Amino acid sequence: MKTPVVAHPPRRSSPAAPGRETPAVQDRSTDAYRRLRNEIVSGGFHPNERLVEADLAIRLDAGRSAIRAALVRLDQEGLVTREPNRGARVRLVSDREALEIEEVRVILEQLIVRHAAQRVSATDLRDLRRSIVRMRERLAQGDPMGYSGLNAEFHQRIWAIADHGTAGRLLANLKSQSIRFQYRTILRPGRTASSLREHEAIVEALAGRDPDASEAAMRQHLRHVVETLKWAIDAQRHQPIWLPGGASSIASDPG
Amino acid sequence: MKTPVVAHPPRRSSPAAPGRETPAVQDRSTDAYRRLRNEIVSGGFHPNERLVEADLAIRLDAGRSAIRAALVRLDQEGLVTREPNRGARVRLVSDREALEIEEVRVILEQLIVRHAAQRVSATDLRDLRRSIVRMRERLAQGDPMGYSGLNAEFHQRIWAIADHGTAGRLLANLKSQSIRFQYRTILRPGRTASSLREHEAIVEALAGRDPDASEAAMRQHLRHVVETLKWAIDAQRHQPIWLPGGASSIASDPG
DNA sequence: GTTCGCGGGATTGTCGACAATATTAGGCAT
DNA sequence: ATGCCTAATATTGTCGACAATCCCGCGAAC
Repeated sequence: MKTPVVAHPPRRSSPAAPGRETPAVQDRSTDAYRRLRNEIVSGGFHPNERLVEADLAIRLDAGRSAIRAALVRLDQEGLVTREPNRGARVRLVSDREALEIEEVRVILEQLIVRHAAQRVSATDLRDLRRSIVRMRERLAQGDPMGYSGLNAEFHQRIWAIADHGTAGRLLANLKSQSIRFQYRTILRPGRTASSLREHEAIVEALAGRDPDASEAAMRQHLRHVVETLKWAIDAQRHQPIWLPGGASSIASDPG
Repeated sequence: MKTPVVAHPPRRSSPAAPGRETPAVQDRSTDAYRRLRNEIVSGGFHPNERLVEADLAIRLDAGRSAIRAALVRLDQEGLVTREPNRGARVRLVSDREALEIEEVRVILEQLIVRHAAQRVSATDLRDLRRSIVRMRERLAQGDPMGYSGLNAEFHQRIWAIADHGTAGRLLANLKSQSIRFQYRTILRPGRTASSLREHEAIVEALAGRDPDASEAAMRQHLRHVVETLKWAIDAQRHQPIWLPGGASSIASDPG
């Protein structure tokens, strides 16, 4: 085999995506990954629940190969743990780790919003303001779950504006790991209202295209988020566990 | 199948590793992963070089399954790209992306050194100072490559002190992606000497157990690193490419 | 000369079977 | 009842074979 010194780039280069990330494969195999990931992130499994390849293959109607690949990916992604010859489990992130994740998230979001402030367009601002309006509606309706979804969308919109692939990818990843905790923070009384105000402040800072102000507004916001997270963790420590998918107790492994 | 509400933790829980990360499998399968990863990170392949599963299986003396799993992992890790039905290539990180990565690295290192300042022990400080001494030796010997290795070790030591698993993992990952660029930054004349001084400042700040001072020292250091990286990128744009593993030219794909 | 279509070869994706390993259950001695 | 050894079961890890897909070159039509 001749060894070329510099290999050619892929032939079918992407049509018009210069600095873009891997939109990943659209294989039938990888939608098994996507669905499994979704089920895990959205709480379809319990923490530490075993993920048996054969079962998943049936449940997701995919081959074991596909499941295996998905598990390897999810392991690398931090959503499951795999031990040799002992299979995979959905990874339980500890309280401490949740705080670590949030800590990293804080600084990444600051970095990102700073970039966003330098690139935000009029259209972007319009979209952000629309997001705010919809959030206000949810708040008025007393729909904290709906608000939470819009909240995530709001932040993702800022990531998109910032166009910082590296930070964006890391943030998305971290968020999916700690999502179980995010659920709990919703429950704090009055949090939604102040969150909305903080979001408004961020948008205004972005509108001024002021990186420092934007970062400050974001920091302010995230400081409260961290605070709320700590509150949620403490509350959970003193109260019966509540899980989105059912009642709570300790049960043995199936089988 | 009965559905337990909360699954049991793994039986053979780790002996004494509370908040620790996955030391990962020690399978024979996963050392294929490790070796492939090593070869990529240490420049055994050219950017964009095709990674044919069958070839790798022979080269690493492993089954195609193992290679496949390794490629999936490395894809998720950002070291290779995989396109459906078109195989894997070692991922080429663009100049822009290298800067993005460094940008994220800066803030993560700041976060970490801040933690380290609050936890550093006398033993840690002794080890750090020994690192400095050895770096000084390499500098005196005019051995920038050796210095670079110790440099990496120095930073990793700080990660260990900080004991921030999340940030540490992200940093390790980012570093492996941008390692090709790190090589070039070594070449800047006089950089090694100032780098050493900056490292000394970091150690002193850590010795004072002062988070703010430590972060400031680290920021100072990394500002220069980013500067050097930009210099290296510019230099590379105007000079013939130099690759650690061989001469430079453009050649076609093999076959 | 250029474009289009069509094999041929190379490579990946997937399935099934089997080996390797861990986990559980049962029996036996104490 | 407890603890230990062994058999049985469940599950993962690996291999080989084959189908699916892509890439490339060749030749025909225009």
